[in-house]
Parts: sequence; C-alpha cells; structure tokens
Amino acid sequence: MAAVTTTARARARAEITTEIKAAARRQVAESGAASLSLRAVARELGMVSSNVYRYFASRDDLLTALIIDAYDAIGSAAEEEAAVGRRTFEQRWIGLARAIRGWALDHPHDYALVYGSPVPGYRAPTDTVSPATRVTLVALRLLADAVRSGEIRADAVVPMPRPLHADLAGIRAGGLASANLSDEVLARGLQAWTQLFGTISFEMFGHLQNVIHDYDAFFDHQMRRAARTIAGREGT
Amino acid sequence: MAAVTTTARARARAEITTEIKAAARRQVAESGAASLSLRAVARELGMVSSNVYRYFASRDDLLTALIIDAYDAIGSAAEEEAAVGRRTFEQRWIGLARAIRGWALDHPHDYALVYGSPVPGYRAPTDTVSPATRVTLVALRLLADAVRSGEIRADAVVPMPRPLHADLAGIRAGGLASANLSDEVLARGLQAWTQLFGTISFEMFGHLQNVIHDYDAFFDHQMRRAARTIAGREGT
DNA sequence: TGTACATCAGTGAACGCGCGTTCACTGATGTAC
DNA sequence: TGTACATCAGTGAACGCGCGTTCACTGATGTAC
Repeated sequence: MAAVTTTARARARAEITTEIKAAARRQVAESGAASLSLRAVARELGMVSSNVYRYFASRDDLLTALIIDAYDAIGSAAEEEAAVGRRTFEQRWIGLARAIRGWALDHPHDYALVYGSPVPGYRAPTDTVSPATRVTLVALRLLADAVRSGEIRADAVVPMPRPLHADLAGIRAGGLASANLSDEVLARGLQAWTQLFGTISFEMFGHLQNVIHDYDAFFDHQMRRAARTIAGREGT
Repeated sequence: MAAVTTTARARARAEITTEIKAAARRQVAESGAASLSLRAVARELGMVSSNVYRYFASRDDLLTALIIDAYDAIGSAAEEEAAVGRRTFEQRWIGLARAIRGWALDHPHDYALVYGSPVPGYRAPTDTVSPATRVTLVALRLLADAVRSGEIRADAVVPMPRPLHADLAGIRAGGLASANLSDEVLARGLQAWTQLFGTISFEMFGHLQNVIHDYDAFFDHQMRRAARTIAGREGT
C-alpha cells in the first residue's frame, strides 16, 4: 500500500495536473506563450485561479512544464520515425526532417515556444536540457549508422580551427551515439541541422510567404540537398 | 515656402517621432517586443500616455515602425558590407554572413522581433515586405556576381520537382538581381540562406549552449562550408 | 474496525499593479486676409 | 505688418479590463492508533 496503490487523491492530482497543462497548451496554441495566463487556464477548467497554485508554484513553472512536454513530443516523434527500418541514409534523414516539420506544422505555437524567440521575462531552468537533447540524439545515431554503413564518406575534409575541434570533441564525449563521428562528419551534421531548423522557422514565421508556394516540395528538396551535403556527394 | 521650408511644428514632430521610436526600441531591447507598452514609452519621455497617439495610431503601429526600422538596419548593414570591393566569392559571402550575425548580436531583441516567433496578436501589414527584401537582394546580387565570375559552377545539378521550378522562376522574375541565376544556384542559395539564419537563431536563442563555446570560430567555419556548398565544391 | 487528527483540494476576497484607448480641454503654433 | 481663425501638441481624468499572487477559511480525503 505504498508505491503501487494510488490513493484517490493522488489519482485526482495527476489527472488535474494533466488537465491544467492541456488547457495551458490549448491557450498557447491560440494566442502564443507570452500571453499564457494562469487565470484564463483556471477559468477554462471552471476552478478558481488561486487553486492552480496547488499544482504549479507559478506561471513560469507551468511554462516550463509546457516546454518540457513540447521537447518530449518532438523527441518521441523523431524516435518513432527513426524506428522504421531498412532504408537508406537519405531516406532516413528525410524521414526525420519530415517528422520534425510535421510536428511543427501540427503545433505551431509549441514550435515557436521552443525554437522561436525566448518568452520575455522567462528564464528556462536546467530541467529543460535533457528533454531538449532527445531529438538531437536521434540525429546523431542516424549519422553514426550511416558512417558505419559507409553511406557517409568523409575523405574530403574542410580544415577547421583548433577551438572548433575542441567543441566538437565535447559533443563526441557527451552524446553516447556520437563516439565514432569525426569532426568533419559532426560539422556537416551541424550544417544540415541548422539548415533544417532554419528552413522550418522560415516557413513557420512567414519569411517565405509569396516566395515559396509548394512548401512540401521545397522542404523535401532542400532536405535531399542537405542529405547529400552530409554524405559528401553533390549533384547527381 | 512649401515643401522645402519646414515649420517648427513639423520639425518638432519629426524629432519626437524619432524619440518615441528610440524609447520603444530601448524598451524592446530590455524586455522583448511582446511587453512593449505605450504607457512605458510615454513615461520614459516624460509625456502623458495619451499624447503618443498623436504620433502613432496604436501600439501595433508603433511595433510595425520598429519592425521596418529593424529590417532597414539589417539591410543597410548588409549593403554596406557588400560595398567592400575586390574579394573572392567566399570572402564576400562570409563578410555578408558576419555582418548579419554582428547586427544580431548587437541587437538581440530586434533580431528576435523580425526573425523570431511573431508577436502574439500582432499581424504584420504589407508595409514590412519591401524593407524585409533588402538583405535578400544583397545575397542575390552576390550570387549573380559569382556566377558571372565563374566562381559558382553549377554543372552538378540536383533534380527537383516541377512545382519547385515554378517557385524558383518566381524569384528569378521578381528580384532584379537574380535574372541570370539558374534553379540549381537559387536552390543552393536558399540552402545556405536557411543555414545562415538557422545558425544565428540557434546561437541567439540558446540552442547551442554548453555545446559550442567559441561561437565566432563555429560560425565562420560553418559559413565557409556554406560558401563551398553554393560554389559546388566540397572538401579541400 | 472505528475514531481522532493531519493533510490537502478548492473557495472567495483582496492587494496592487499595468495596460490600451477615448475624451473634453488648454494653450501654443501656423495661415489667410 | 497685424489681426482673426484654424490647426494641432500636450494634458489629465476616466473607462474597463486582466493579470500574478497571497491569505484565511471550509470541507473532504487519508493515516495512525
């Protein structure tokens, strides 16, 4: 009757915590994170605003919970995609990129919450670091696999300055998946990674309006190019 | 005594308009665009809040003015850089990239204002389109020059779907500088362009914290890689 | 198993704050004759 | 050049709103004996 049995109170607490987060997410989806309001959340759930404080110590705490959830959602979307087997590196990379973009299109405000400009006055605590890493680990694993299979060839190397070598060595040491990735491959990976999020952000934040009309075609093609840049072969 | 002579009233109006924008910019720099407040601006200038309405019809109008100013500032920073002569394509590209990043580092909140997530509840009017284009035109001119000089060789072509060709044709038709740019070169340019802003946004919005420490070295190197991707030569 | 006490969810009122915008007014600057 | 009227910058009060957070309280759920 300790860890296993849950009291009615504990169950109710868990459910209501979830409901609060869901209402908050709905509110963020409607009008953005900056205008997230505890009172509005309470109103939507038909409870008095002061009661929300039984579940979250402050508005910032609630925001943090949303950010963590968002990172986790992207992470698991990416992991799920990565689990699909028997594909070439290029197919897997495009699949990963599409999964991330698809999530962003489905949750534009959540995307803005984590990859857009920081919410003013809000300082992210360190709790958000590890969920933020999940999606990156998927990418690193993908690179590692493709190096192992020979699909990435890094014989052509762009020389880089010493301090950058040091930073890349840090990535290699930190990420479990990245132990066999050379500096050249990591640098290419970062090139593609920033291109991926740059492309999604441009689309989401309206910088391609009246320029690109078929976003799907544009994105797929650009990600195909990115895959080739990583693999080290350009053109056909 | 018509268009040339300016009355004291008109001069005062111009000056105070500038002062209001400056105060607003200072406020945005301190706490972000979402919390820009007409009343706070008025307070800082020692005037009564209702008087700001003699200069800007609403808070959104003031925000629009700031956005236009920000785009113009990036545009002229880029144009200034581009005016430096006698350099290779790679040098010019890196110079342009550095100019944009430098402006972003000097004006983090202005960068967030235009390239971060949109301000909630604010809808950008069409007035912002043409200033937003300035910096892009600089890049297109740079590409065109490098094609002319033979520094960009587009013999290796990545095949792309028809709708993307149509969109790229639109860019060619719209931008005066881009008339001689092939679809392949435009696609490469977009690849580098999204990489550029993706890299700056990652840095500005904290997604490289504890990963990259020497941001200057990282950025320069990544932009060197981008230049090579555009030019069509990888590795050394 | 039954009772006494402790814990905790939820209430409702209040504090103190800032916001965008409107309006009727005063007084200085500009313009037409 | 001098006067009469029109324009416009700036004032101060007000409307109506929403916010985060605290606090003393009630009543239901959980726990120890």
